[in-house]
Amino acid sequence: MKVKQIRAIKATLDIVCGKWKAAILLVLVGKTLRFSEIKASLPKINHQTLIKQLKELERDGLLERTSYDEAPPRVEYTLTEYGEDLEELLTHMMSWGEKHLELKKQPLEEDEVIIDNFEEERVTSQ
Amino acid sequence: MKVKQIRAIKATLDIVCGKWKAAILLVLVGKTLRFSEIKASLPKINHQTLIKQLKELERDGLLERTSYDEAPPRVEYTLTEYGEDLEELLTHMMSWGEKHLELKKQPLEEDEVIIDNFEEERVTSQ
DNA sequence: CTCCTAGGTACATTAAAATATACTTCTTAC
DNA sequence: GTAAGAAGTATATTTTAATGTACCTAGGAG
Repeated sequence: MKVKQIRAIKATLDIVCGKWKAAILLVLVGKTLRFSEIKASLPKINHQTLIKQLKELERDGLLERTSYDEAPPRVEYTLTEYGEDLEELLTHMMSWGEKHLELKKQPLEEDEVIIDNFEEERVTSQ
Repeated sequence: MKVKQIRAIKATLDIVCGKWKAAILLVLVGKTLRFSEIKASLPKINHQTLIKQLKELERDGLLERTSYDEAPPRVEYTLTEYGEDLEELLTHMMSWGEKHLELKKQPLEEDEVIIDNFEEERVTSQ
């Protein structure tokens, strides 16, 4: 019985446990972004790593990659419906994790800032 | 804003993403087990790995280690209240992961069986 | 005395994930 | 014709995680 449980849990973890996976998914919730935009949102990610993790997320059916035949190239990424389903789980992880951060009261370290906080400026400057 | 979100999510993932962490936690839900019992539930885990992951889970406040001064030694592990809270999240991961397994219809591979299915026999043989 | 047990430690090795550096392609802008 | 930009590929290197093998301890059983 637990055999089946752990199998499903591991399936989830295998998808979401890459160093940048959660951040990529979070950045894509509710919008379509180009490769360069995702990269700009995640200023510290390595170029190769981003490519690899996007490929894995695509392979796992969480996002869709659309490539336009232009030069310079344009490639856009969106969450699939299935990927959007993950948002709820991410929210759940968030609330559990907040409790942990409170318990530990760890100060925020500089290199922990993984997502660029540019959302607001972006929206108002349009 | 997403900076805070991702930080909390990463806190959760950092705790739960070890190869055997979810299995260990799942096996401990609702009961206290000795080191050797945990190991028996996870027949394929490496000895060192189990020790290391238990230490990390203890450090992160998810479980409590009680050592009795006997020989041969006896050491018991239980989830803390905080660790028990995680059960709900694991359940959530499970239901999301089941959907994924259905989509992919991956056959169960032999070496994917990570938890020993000994629960029932155990209970009835007591 | 030697062996066995449980829960370790110490150290070496392998495998997997992430990072760094350089190169490619096509087209428009200078 | 040279440079710049987007989204890559290719390859090497570093970092981290997981494994494998051997050894330690105390007391009870033979």
